Amino acid sequence: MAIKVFIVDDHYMVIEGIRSLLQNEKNIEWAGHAMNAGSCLAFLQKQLPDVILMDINMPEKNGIDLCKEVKAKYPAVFIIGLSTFNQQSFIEKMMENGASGYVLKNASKEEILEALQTVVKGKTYLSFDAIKTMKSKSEANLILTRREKEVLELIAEGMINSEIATKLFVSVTTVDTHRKNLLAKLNARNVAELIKLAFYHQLIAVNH
Amino acid sequence: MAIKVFIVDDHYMVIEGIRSLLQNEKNIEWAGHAMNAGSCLAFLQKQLPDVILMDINMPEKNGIDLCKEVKAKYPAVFIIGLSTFNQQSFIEKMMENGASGYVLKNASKEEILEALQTVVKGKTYLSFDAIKTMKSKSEANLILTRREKEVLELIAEGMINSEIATKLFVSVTTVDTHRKNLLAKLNARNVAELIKLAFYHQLIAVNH
DNA sequence: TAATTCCTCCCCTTTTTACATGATTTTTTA
DNA sequence: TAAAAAATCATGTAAAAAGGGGAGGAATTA
Repeated sequence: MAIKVFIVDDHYMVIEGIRSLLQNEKNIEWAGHAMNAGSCLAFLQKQLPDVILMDINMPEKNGIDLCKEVKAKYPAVFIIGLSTFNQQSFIEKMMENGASGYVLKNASKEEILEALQTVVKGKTYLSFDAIKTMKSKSEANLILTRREKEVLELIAEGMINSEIATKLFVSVTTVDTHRKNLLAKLNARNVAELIKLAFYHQLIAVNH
Repeated sequence: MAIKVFIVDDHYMVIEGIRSLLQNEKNIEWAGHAMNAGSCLAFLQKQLPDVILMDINMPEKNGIDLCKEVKAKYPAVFIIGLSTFNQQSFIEKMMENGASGYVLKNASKEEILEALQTVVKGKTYLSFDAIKTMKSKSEANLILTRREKEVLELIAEGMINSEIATKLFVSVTTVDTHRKNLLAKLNARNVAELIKLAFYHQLIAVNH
């Protein structure tokens, strides 16, 4: 039985590239593609593929949120995150939101095929580079807690403590504590350096 | 006479996508591909294509520098910048370094063909979105002065205004003024967002 | 030359952060 | 289950940044 593969990516070339790669594979069936979250959801109402290859960087709704939504509505569908960015935070979030795998866009045909075949069995597939990234980060003494990561991102968004407190439904002093811990953990003198180091350690990304 | 097209991109899927798109075009000849700057330069020593589609975001050497180098060695080759990022600074730098065009990765087959046919005539091709970006004022006023760049970098280093003032031999109020102008120019609410946006606009780099 | 931009400096007020210090409750892990 | 880690909240002070003005001289450009 062929694996029905659907792809969501806002880049036409990537869609075309994957289609071309999988074209002559006999155990792969091309289910179709979408170039944004909306048309992906519309497609799924009519037809369910086995696996969705999902770009995590898209305008409007990003792949991380879309992944969560799709998984909530259609738990049987396996999702593989697709990205240019080999960043721990992205990989983690994608997996947290129910993805079964993560593949970089510079992956070879073999890697993609292996990923597809692995996830339909209910297993997890992380591309070699993704695993390396995950390990290198956990080895480094820079393990931020869930809350710290949340606060860090909101700080980078330009939010002040009171706004973050409101957003997270906690006290301002709590946010202040997280902020202090962030400064200490990253060994930063102030927010400016904190954000710079966060980029350096790939804790936040340039997705605007 | 068919146009010989070569592509440099570190993403296998993009290479495959473009090849697939151009496969059956009779006036297009596939010259080959490279996945990094080094093998691109190696290829060019043996064979010269008419047009190079060049990704601007690559590890090691980026497309902007590679463009300059290739154009210096082989002025006859036309280069089209290829990118996910629709950013004024990128487009500008690419054109300054001798590129003949700029196409976004979500471009259609028709757009790519038009770009190829335009540049071999010696003309310039910018994709619709790229033109729009160049014209938009929001990014246009992102030209920082010499002093502003200096101050921005020192802020990112974690230095406070008084330290920056000492380092630059100016008054603290002067540094403060530059800081205010930076916030205004980048439309940031505070330093945190300023640094994030500085990364986004490639005004500072991750060199620790 | 006139206009514009850049760099420099100053005033003031309010807001926000940074730092110290301590503590309770919940959750995770060994 | 006991220990460790994480998340929560607090009080207080000092430092720094943000935001609002204005203004003069130098350099560059039209």
